[in-house]
Amino acid sequence: MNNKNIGIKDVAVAAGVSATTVSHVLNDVPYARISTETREKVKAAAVQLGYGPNRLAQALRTQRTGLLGLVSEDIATTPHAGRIILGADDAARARGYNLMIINTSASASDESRKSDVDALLERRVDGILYATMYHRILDVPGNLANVPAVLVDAVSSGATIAAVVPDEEAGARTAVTTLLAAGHTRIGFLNNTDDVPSTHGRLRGFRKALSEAGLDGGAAPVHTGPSEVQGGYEAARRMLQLSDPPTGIFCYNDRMAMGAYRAAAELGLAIPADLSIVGFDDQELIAGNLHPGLTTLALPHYEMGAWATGTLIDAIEGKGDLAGLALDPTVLDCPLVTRGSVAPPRS
Amino acid sequence: MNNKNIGIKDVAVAAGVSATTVSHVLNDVPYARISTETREKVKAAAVQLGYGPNRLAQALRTQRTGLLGLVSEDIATTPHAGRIILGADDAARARGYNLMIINTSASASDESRKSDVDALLERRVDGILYATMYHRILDVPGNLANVPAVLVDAVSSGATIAAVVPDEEAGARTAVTTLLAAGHTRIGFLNNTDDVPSTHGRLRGFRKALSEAGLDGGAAPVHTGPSEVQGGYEAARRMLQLSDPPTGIFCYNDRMAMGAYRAAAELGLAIPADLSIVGFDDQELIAGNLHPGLTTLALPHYEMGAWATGTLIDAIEGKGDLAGLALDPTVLDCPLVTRGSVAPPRS
DNA sequence: CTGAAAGCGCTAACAC
DNA sequence: GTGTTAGCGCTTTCAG
Repeated sequence: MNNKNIGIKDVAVAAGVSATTVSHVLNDVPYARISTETREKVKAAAVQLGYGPNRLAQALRTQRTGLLGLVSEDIATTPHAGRIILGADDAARARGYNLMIINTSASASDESRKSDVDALLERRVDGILYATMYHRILDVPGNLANVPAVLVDAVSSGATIAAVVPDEEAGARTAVTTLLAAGHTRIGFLNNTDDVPSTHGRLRGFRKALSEAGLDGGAAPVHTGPSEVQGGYEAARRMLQLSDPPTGIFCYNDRMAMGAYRAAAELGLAIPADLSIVGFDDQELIAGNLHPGLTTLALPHYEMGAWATGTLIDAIEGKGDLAGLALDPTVLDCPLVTRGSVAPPRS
Repeated sequence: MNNKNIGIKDVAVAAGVSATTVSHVLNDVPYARISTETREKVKAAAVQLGYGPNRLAQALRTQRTGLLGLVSEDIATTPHAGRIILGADDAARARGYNLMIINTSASASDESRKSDVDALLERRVDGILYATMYHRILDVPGNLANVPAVLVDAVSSGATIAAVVPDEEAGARTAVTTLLAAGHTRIGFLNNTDDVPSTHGRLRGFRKALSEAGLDGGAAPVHTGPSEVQGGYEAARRMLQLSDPPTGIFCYNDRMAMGAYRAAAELGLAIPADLSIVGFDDQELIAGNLHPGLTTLALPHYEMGAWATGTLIDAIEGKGDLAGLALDPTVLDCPLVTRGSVAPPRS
């Protein structure tokens, strides 16, 4: 039951041994030579009293808290943060660590970011995960250098901190390949207007995949708009009214794809019979609920959280080196989630 | 900069005083009589060395960690968890506390819930927030009684723990009142089939609001289905093909409302000109992106997180009493979020 | 006005 | 095989 007032000493008294022995037994200290008899006595006393270790005292003594700090941007805005947290929590607990969470915002001042990290440092976390809500380049707070740290879904401006991000380019290639495989040859891209890595990476992947298939990647139609439903709607309308419109459209994200659905409906185009669409992000609420379901690429948030945590713990435990990883970020795959928005083009 | 190796002792040496004095100065101990001179010297030395307190040591000594445990169900599934976390984090930090997060699942075993709480107890959190992902009745782990605790979006089966939940009934009344105010008199309800408090509460509110307006609440059409897009779609189709179909529909949640949108479109009904719709939940991704935007009731997740945290801290600091609150749960308002799905009925 | 000493609960050398 | 001792970094009586 973990009665808060029971200490190692009480167990020692109850078992008729010293505190040291109790500590040795309960922690399975390898070099401790203690009789099986005594071991049993101690363990029995411990459960009988409902003993639970005081991790504070342990931490103070061992200089290890078993705590990881997670500073996460805009936790409330998207479900993405949740997946990162879940991946991190699963990975952390599998190795006996717990998570301390601090929320920050993408627009937070340098001062405030620094004090977030300071709060974690005061608590003597063994390491810090720093997660952003969309793939971007981050000015990391200076004091982050004082502790093992890994960035999630972001890279540091100086490439000074180990980082893990989605493979934007490969994801876009998968999208195009999926459309090609269904038989499409006139393929367009509805891109975002923001100057962020995913905008550029996905465009690169789009063009390369087409070129490698023997099509003219440079000439394929790319229309842009804000990465929202309305932006997708407007860009899609323009693209679908081209003289020789594409039969397959790859959208920067699921929200833009949702706009494309509406544009298609207004123009009398059925999905997927008349028009195939591939999204990006796999926002369950959108992709799963559109009609037909949207085929899209999933962002590996869970995996990034888990990878970052595993790597961080390795570094903390001396089983790995973070410095080597700082140079270029680790990229993780964006798997295709097939629903119902891709079909062969009307011949 | 919070250099991890600087302690109170180092500051003491640098300032030429004792550790006690440093502690007194840095913590503004009220009864400490220390000259302004010395105070300045100490403070200067502290910032100069980049001193940061070791919260572990403080906690061990004072028996207060300033840590709140938050066990949250299915963090990754919806953005709701994020809003609870954000509300809790804001409220916690405003009062100098931090959050330790543990993820669990709605289907977790009793054993596993208990060990989640135990992990938090071992870390000597000052209190625990236990949050579920939808309003429900919860069998709380027994060891939760060992520490101040508040439930968020759930009530305990024995009404033994303080709790905060949304006011389902009032929310439903607001939905109906909104439709009434727009001039509707034939109003239907698309309800969920699950046996959970929100299903019953919203139905109660629906009927009462109609009756109070002089309409026959008992006779108003209520069709039910699974609380998903498809369930809403099917229930809406049935309802709209009644001989005297409603001109306004209140939906159990935004997902069902999304289904109702599709049913309306298929039947040639324009929203809001031919049919007004009100949802529930305010899932931004859906409600904000439907066309027209969905008028809906927001669940007060942020507010519940913040309220629970404030109340918990009050109890920890002896400024409030949790036992009194356990008897019946605190209910928080579901505010109306007006978008574009309600208009007067076609005369 | 300031400091010495004890101790929060635990672990790790080192003795026995 | 098991116990003694010291100390992690801090706060808090209690003396001076």
